[in-house]
Amino acid sequence: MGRAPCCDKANVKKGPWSPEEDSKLKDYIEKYGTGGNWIALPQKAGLKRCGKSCRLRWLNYLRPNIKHGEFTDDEDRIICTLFASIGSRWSIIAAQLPGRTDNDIKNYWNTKLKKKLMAMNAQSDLLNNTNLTNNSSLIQTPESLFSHMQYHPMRDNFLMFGGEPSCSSSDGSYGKEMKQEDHMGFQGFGASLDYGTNNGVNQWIQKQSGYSGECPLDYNLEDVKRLISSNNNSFFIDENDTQDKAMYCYYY
DNA sequence: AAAGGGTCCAACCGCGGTCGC
DNA sequence: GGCGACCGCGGTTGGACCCTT
Repeated sequence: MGRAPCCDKANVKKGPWSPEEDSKLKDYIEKYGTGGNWIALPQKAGLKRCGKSCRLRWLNYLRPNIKHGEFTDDEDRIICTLFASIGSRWSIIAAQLPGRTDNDIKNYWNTKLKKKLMAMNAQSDLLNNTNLTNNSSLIQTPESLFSHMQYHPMRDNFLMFGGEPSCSSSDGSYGKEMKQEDHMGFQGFGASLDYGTNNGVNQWIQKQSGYSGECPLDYNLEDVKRLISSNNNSFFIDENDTQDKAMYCYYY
């Protein structure tokens, strides 16, 4: 049995919001707040909308200090780094970008930023990766502000490389091919990605613990900006180093 | 000018988490 | 502890707009 609907779907308006509806919602919330109950809010505000729809409209469009328009290079860097570090946790990423909403960032990533990074990959000279074998599935990004990221076509995802590599194969050595029981990780900004076996399934696993034991959420915006803007800090290794480490990373 | 395809983004949907009873 | 109601999140969709032919 499914959950009961949060509203009478037959009597709620759907689709784009009109300026009148925006005005009603904005006026009501500015006067009375949300009252901690979005389900009851539309009725009180005189709106024929679902509470969830009101909440979304307020959070993504009407609330004060929402920033619209182009994303800056700084914001790009923050999004890329956090995405590589924590994945599609848009609300957490949005928390580091004042004025941006998770929906905004999600849309921006899906429609622009991801393509931007993939285009960079396409431009990169794959011959630079001659250290990699032909069956490698990792493509390194060119030297750029995103140089610490690599696109993984088979996962349709970006991985970030930096910090100290950790690789513990079953035989205790760095292997050129990963075995089922191998375990391999790259510690990056505040978190790390591990390739290993989880319940018999080979997969990349996001480790909770990160560099120096710190969690990404322990950083405020200024910290993030400072860390990302510095190419020589301890979180990111240099290009040559990255290439060396990439040698050991093969898709199983 | 019109048609078709591509892009973008606001909004919706469904699910997991949380909270109060 | 179980249950229901609500919140918040991430994935997906629909349609408006733009671009190309």
